[in-house]
Amino acid sequence: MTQKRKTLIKDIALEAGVSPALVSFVLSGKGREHRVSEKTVAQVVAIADKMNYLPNASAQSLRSGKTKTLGVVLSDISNPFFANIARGIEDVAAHRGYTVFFCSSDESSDKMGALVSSLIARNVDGLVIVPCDGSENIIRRLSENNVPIVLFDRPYRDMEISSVSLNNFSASYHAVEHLIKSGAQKVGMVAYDQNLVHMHDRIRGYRSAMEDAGMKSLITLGYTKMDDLQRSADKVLAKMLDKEVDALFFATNSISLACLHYIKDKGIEVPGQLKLVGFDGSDAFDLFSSSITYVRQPISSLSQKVVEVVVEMIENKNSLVNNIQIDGELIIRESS
Amino acid sequence: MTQKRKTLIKDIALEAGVSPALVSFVLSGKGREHRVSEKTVAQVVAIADKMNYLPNASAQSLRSGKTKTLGVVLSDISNPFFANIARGIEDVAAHRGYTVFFCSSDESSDKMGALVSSLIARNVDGLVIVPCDGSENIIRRLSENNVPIVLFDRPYRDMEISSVSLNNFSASYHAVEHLIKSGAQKVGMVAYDQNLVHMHDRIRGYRSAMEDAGMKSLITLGYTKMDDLQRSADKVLAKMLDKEVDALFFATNSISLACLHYIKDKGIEVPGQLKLVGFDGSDAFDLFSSSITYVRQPISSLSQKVVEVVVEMIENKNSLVNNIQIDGELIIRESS
DNA sequence: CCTGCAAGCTAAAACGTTATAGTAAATCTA
DNA sequence: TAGATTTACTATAACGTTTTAGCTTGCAGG
Repeated sequence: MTQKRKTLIKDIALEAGVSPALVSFVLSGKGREHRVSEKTVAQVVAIADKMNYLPNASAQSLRSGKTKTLGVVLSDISNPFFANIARGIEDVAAHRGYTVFFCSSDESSDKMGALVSSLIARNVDGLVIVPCDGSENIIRRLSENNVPIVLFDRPYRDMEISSVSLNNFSASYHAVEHLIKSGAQKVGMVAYDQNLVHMHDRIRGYRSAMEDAGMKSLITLGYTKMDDLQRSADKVLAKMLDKEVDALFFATNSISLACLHYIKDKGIEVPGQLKLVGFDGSDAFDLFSSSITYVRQPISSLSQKVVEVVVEMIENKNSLVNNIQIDGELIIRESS
Repeated sequence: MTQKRKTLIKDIALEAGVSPALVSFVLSGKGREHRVSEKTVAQVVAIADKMNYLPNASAQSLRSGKTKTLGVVLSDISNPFFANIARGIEDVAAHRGYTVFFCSSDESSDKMGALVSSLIARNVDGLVIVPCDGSENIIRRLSENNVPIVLFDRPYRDMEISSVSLNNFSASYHAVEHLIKSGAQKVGMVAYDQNLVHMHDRIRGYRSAMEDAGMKSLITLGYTKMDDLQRSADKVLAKMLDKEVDALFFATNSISLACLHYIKDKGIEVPGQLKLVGFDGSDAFDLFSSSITYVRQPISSLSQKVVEVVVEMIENKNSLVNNIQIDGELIIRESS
């Protein structure tokens, strides 16, 4: 079995008795525009089909400057939330004719810098980025160089850059409000100590709901670093429980899981002793002894939007800054 | 702010007062090979650095025929197992200098065909594919065209194609053996009705363990289609329980979750009334009322291996067929 | 019977690299 | 000191497209 050579445009041209240029016109759908006759169009298409022509993307993009490719930098694609988002982005992008490179920054701006360079070298047409602590400069530079870019999950307030994210303030507000309405007297929150807008907003939402409820004061606020999550969960929670909170609001999925482990271990009764609300859905939330109430992020609208915005920037050179916030949905279940 | 033009090789050449070819030699690390003097190498590298040179990947791959890119077709990247594998592959590939396109076939061979075409058109250097029902021809054709390709998770027995997968037979055997040793009298299994080797092997492992234990017979075997999982779980499980099984072995993560929902709803006591063993870890397994015993697939060895094998094929034109099986690990916990 | 214009095509340069073949000067060999 | 070899580099053709400009015809209008 000899290696079959790939079909090139000039092979088709030869077979059809026309010039390569003509074939290129036809196959890129510009037959009309270049007034190629109906007959020739049909013939060329038929031959291309018969010969299993697949255009060489490297050549196309070298010449045209477009790759029909997106770069998406998430914090970690193995995180269920981002895995679902990735899936959504993949589908919407494919529908628009784009293929996507996914990569994970691990919340490190150094790593993000390297990833972005590699994506740029690969000539991606646009970028979707989940910013992390310290990534401001990378993102500013990209934006200044007119690379189409959309921030996801975490907007930057003080930069003129498009973004798609949850309305974190309101989601958080409603979650806490719900806890209070269900009778909680002392609501605590567990959050990350991150300098990122989305986290600030979730915390603001909590604070605001507490104030509005006329609750004596902000009860307590447990911060913890990404790293030693599991270990610190113990301490943070122990402190909370000492203060006799009767409800907890978790700022993220990973925090929720860490804390649920502790709660399960200690045999704390939910919602009897402690009411709970988490962020993002998860199978674990469903199967916990009392299913967990949570803020659902609408995965498909989020991914739909983020692709739409970046593709718009790419294809229509639309540089209007577009900050889209999408509302979360509180899924109320047994834990609250 | 004017748009800064990207630095090209010829810009560097001009600045350094040498030819573009020389610059290319140096920057692709072939300075030695082409006996460029130390001094010149240093100078060129310095200038490239100063000018923030990033090679244009399209041009490179058009000329060289290599893209330093892998295509990975999973069944669904939002599935936690595959999300974790994706993460592993991403890291190992990056370490080897490759960037990867991830996509999801949804277990549809039509979709897989389209994805593969798009990846081939993008000139990926190699492919990692999770086969699905009906994908034999696609894969055979690729292999015949000498595209470096490695099957993941599910080998094809009757094709001469490299693969990396769990040793499903033995993992399954040990899981069931464990249930029996823990005192189970009637062990059932819930599996998918799929014509794929990995599923067959898991079932074979179950059968074999039952036989070897001298259990009267194969107790029962519930099949279910991927689609109506949640609905059919009810029926399958009801039937199982009618037959008074006192232990269940779940063939996959998704099956486990569907069944756990039912078990939780019905208030069946685990492991009192029913012992359980699942496949793949998951947060949900940890947080279920009794933590679930499961077969752990060693994510990092699996992803390490699969990238190694495909890169080996790419870089050393090594066409030896390499069927790697990696042992699972039974993580014993409360449910059994 | 020339002029202008539309229709339908082609020629050829360009995109930014890499790789092959080669050249000129310096050094070695004998 | 003539030839051989080595050192350090250069010229140029490719890679497979897209795109710009232009080239033939045929035909209508005057």
